[in-house]
Amino acid sequence: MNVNEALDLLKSNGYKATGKRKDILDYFAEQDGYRTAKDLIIHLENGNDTVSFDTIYRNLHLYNEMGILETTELSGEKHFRMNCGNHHHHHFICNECGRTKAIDVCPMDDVKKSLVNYAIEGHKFEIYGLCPTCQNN
Amino acid sequence: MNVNEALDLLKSNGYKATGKRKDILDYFAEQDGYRTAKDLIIHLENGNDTVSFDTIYRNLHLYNEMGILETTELSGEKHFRMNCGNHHHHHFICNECGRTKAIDVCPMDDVKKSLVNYAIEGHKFEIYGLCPTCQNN
DNA sequence: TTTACAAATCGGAATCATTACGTTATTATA
DNA sequence: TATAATAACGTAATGATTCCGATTTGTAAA
Repeated sequence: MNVNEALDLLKSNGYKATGKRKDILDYFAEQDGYRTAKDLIIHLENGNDTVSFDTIYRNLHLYNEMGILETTELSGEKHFRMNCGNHHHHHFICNECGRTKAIDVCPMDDVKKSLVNYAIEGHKFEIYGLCPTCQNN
Repeated sequence: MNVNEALDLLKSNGYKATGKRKDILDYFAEQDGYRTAKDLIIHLENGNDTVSFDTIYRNLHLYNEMGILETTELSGEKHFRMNCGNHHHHHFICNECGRTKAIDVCPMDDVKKSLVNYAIEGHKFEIYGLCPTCQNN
């Protein structure tokens, strides 16, 4: 997902393409890992932009619902990143820099066999650690 | 893990077996799913017990570090349950009642092959949905 | 291009889980 | 039972997130 695809998606769903929305998309497009609402706020403030919590959180949630951003919760704080593809996948997440590596292994086929009377609504599979770069710092 | 095992573990590590600690263990022993600090507080208050946040959180963390309680984070809130065994396993977690079912499938052996230069520090694999009981309510 | 209105943003207060802290009480041990 | 260390109390502080009334902005129609 890139910025233009995301903007098109917004418009085709009747949402307005505002300046703030573009700024937020630009930020996540140039990152390649999970970032928090606070990371985003700091970035925008450095660009001499004013930001309201309302605007930040409303749009992060909207983007997540629309599939523009993926989200995960790490130590009590929501983290967001650009959606990196339409195929089902999971992530290695670096504890230091938040950057990710896609993992194509998914154990759900195996698991479903042992949950026959359960209604499965979702699952989470994440691997945490240090990426090659952060191991040398 | 049952209450007596946990109390022995506490004592053998030099921790005191206080009334509050027993109350907290009793609570988790009679539950069979993930519960929050708030769930515990409400339970203790109903028993006409006074509770300090300090006591609750300090002991929840202690129990987690000692392996007496397992923990996971669901929608921004930490959840705890009695440790249900020494073997490595994962959980199906009911979105309605918090009860769990152990899952023995673990995909990490497969995954490690694609993360050769990464330092793996942990992983999380959880399945969410409705248990058989909660589907009928 | 202006107008009009719905949608979005602003600024700040409120909320909720969790942590921190000085004081008081309880536990284990001698 | 006296002692010292550990734990609990009560409450204030913190940090992320949500909420809200007032104001501004984007878009579609005139």
